[in-house]
Amino acid sequence: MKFNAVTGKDLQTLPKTLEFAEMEARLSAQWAKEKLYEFDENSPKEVFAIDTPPPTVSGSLHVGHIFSYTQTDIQARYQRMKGKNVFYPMGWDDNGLPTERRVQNYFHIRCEATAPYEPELNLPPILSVMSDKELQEKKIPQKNLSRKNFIEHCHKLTVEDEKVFKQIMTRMGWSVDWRMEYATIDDHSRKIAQLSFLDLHQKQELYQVEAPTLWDTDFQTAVAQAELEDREIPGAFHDIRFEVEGGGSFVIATTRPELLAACVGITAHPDDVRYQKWIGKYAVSPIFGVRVPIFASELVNPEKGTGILMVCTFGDQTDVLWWREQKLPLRQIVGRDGRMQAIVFDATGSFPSIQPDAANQAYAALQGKTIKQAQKIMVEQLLAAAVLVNPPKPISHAVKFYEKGDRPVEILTTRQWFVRLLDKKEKLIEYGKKIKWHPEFMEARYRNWTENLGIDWCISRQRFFGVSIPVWYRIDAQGRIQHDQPIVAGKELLPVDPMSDVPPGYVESQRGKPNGFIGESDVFDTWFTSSLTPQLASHWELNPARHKKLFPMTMRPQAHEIIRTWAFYTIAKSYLHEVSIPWKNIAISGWVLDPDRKKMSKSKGNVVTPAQFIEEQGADAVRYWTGLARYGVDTAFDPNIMKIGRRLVTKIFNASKFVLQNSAAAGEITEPLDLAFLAKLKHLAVQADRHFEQFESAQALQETEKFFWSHFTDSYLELVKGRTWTAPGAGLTSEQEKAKSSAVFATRFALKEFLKLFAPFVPYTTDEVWRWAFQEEAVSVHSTAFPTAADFEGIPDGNPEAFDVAMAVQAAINQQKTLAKVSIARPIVKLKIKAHPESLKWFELVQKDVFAATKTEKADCNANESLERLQVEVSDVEYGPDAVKG
RNA sequence: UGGCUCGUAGCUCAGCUGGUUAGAGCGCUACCUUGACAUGGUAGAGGUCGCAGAUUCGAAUUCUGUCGAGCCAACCA
Repeated sequence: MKFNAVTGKDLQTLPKTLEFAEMEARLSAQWAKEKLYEFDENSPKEVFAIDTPPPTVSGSLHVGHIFSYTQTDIQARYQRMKGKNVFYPMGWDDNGLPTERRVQNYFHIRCEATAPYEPELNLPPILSVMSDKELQEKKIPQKNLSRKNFIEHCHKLTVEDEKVFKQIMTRMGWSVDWRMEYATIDDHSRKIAQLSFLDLHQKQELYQVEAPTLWDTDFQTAVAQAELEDREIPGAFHDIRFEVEGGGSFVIATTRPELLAACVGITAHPDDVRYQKWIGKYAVSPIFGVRVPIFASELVNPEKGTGILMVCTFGDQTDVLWWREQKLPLRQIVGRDGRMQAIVFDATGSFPSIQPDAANQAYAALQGKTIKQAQKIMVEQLLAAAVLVNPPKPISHAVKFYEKGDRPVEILTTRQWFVRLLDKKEKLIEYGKKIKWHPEFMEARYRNWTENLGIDWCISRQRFFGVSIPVWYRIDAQGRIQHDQPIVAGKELLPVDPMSDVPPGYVESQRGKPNGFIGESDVFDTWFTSSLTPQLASHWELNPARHKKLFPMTMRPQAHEIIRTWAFYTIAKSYLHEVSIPWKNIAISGWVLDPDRKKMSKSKGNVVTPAQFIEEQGADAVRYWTGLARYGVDTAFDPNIMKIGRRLVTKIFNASKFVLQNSAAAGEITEPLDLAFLAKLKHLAVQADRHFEQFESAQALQETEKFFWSHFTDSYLELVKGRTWTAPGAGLTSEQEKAKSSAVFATRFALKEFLKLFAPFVPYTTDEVWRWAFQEEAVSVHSTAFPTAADFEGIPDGNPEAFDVAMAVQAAINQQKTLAKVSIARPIVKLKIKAHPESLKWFELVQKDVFAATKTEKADCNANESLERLQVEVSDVEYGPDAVKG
């Protein structure tokens, strides 16, 4: 391979130090201008489509985002360099509870369905009006906003938040195609989500039912199984005596005495001899005097409590099971707001009592109270009635909470929409197996969750800022809502808001009237929309050609704690809609742990904001830290690693300056040492490429960095200095000129390869250097091809062993100098070298460079069979005088 | 209680399908301004690979058990 003559850069024209803040701002603007990262819809190139996670827009990006998104960006940049047509969109997950909560606090407002709409209402952030302290002292209540006003303010804040997010993302150098931006609440997403609903409705995979559902009393909405988490909280067993009809009594143990009025049955294990005699009879609840059946159930643990327990509607999920199996009556006493609702005991109604007056009197004390207050009052009543046989026994037990809630979830009977999933568990597991999981073991988590799924997917939420369920209900002449015959919006109407839009054939004035209609006020579970991210980005039914090009997507990057939600629901949706997997690969990133290896979370207060570290170390340094983490492995947050990244880019910067300052006449790479080094570099390039292909980019970085540092800067560049550096005025022989050209072209060639190898990880520094010298070849390092063996075609094969031996001898001589505590620059008059004969043979090829670099004038080389291949012994060193300074 | 990960130098981690004396970086120690870089360079100390068995000529690597940490789920009357 012939190289043209190059003129060395004047070091004075290159920056003395790396000013990363300026560089990063300049280059990211440049990239946008050059449209380096745009997806080409018409290109025949192979598509690499990324199903980017839309971050929840709720304040600030945290270091976990920086971590996992950068891993994705590294992949995207690599694939682009491999010539793929990379589709890398960004979405904003801005609907749902977290946003509502943030909006409530930010403006100090709450949504009140009955509040009148105020046109042009534009509230300022509450903290710009009064301080936190003032707000608390004056106890100013939140302003009630109509649904419409509330949603307007949600939009207003999310738009602002998204700007801030985008700024950090750009600074981090994420090569997102910003033309592909969407928000889960925008018209496009609402349309797709509602189309999804229509499709599922048409396929009869949807149903609505009035049934016990998980309910959060704070947010007053239904929640899904996937959104629950266990929390260990204190509770107490209360032993309460029940009389048996026809004589006798027993004592049940319950942690929820406040539900006594909701008692619908008693159960014990069929083999439990203590209680067998009561099975089939009726018990009478104390205080309220309600007759309830006593039945046997295998599910009862005789060891627990007293071995016999009361079934209420509903204390927990097992109660639901017994209620169904035994066809027990429904006696719901907890209201949607988490307070004891009004009920009436009488002889024959749904709360039949043998002593209605006493029951009503007792219940009057509970009505309107919260669950906690009611429990206290109930215990007092039980004590007074002498049916609480023991003092409450404190225990600590796990209770289900909505993950974002502050009080345990209740089970209430409400009308909700569900997607049928339980009948598809087998298929969903099968389709999960068709996806390649990185790392593989994460598939087990998906399978585990799917196997254990207990209830269908409840998709309706009683919230405001979300995608509307596109249905209306007829109201009959008597004013009754006909839930069983919903009017589903037609495709052409989407997106619709049934709360303001009118169904076909009706007019607005009929809303809420007999013979009229009413709009569904519920919105979708946010996962209903999020599970469509591939379809949102591909435009699915709206643009089938585009969808076909992009779907199934190539990869989904995501965190492991949302395998059961986001990954699961996305797989479910793709299966339901198109009997397809949504993506070919799913890459699970680990968590960022704090330095004490605890998970970072807002509640623990150990969250680190990334902005500070980007400012201090630069985006490339932060990217380096994330680049070292493998998929699925948790990583401790460690600013020290960023410092090492910082050191690496500084080294790249300085080594580049060194290489680029050298000039040479046209020529070829001929010297054995140069060829030997390039042979090793070729091997590295092939390895790095292989690691990338296997989703092991961390490995690629690690090997590249190691090689760059030990072989390139510490060894090779030192070894060729003698040839690249020319004393001013020194006339070179043609032989020397050739040797010089060889070194200059080899180092330049190697530098280019290194820039490309590092480009996905540290895009700024590598591109900065690229633009100093190599723009004739490509406008940016990011528009070049990733190194492969093909790059080395035309360069004669070198002997990698020769390079290894050169390094070994260099190290052995250095060691002597270190032991003698002399400067590395100290000349050596003569020394003795002993090495394996084979090694000596290789050494002959490169000894000139090694002796030049170590300033060795004369060496006596001896073969020694007993030494290992790379074992080199240096002895009898005679030093010359110190180099003359100046 | 079940499933899945992890346990290697003071710290953060590599060690892929078992094979010479177990690696890197940080930190530590000593030395060196060498013309790209002191945000540098050269060298050094530091590990019975959680523990106990088994398989094997050979185990950090495979298997079994065990201890510890974390996650996911079950239980949660």
